[in-house]
Amino acid sequence: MQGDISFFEKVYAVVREIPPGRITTYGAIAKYLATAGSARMVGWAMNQAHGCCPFVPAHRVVNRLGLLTGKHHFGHPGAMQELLEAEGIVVKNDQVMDFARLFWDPATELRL
DNA sequence: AAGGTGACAGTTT
DNA sequence: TAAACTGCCACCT
Repeated sequence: MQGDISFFEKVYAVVREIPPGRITTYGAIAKYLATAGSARMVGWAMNQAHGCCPFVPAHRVVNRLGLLTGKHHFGHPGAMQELLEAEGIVVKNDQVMDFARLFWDPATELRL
């Protein structure tokens, strides 16, 4: 929104770096931003993500349980699951299957 | 300027 | 064993 690079922009940047078919958690992003305690902030950043111009693959961000907690914030509930399935991610009962295998940790993958 | 909010995470009862 | 509570930090009104 503002030209200033806020915490949200950092979150968006990391989320946009998530490879297709992969997912990450709020805590992982928060930790990568050196604000592990602000995992809630990451979630809230996603709340504004839908208004961000470059599309933010928020559907690739789930809680550490692999649950699509924020699916209700998408245009239509289920859209998040469809987006994940479109990338080859299996979602069952709002839960990501093989979560640990598809998990993409920016602090590990992106920091190299 | 101050208070309230939030798509979590970790700990405890 | 499962469920509930608190802590947390940055943004918004």
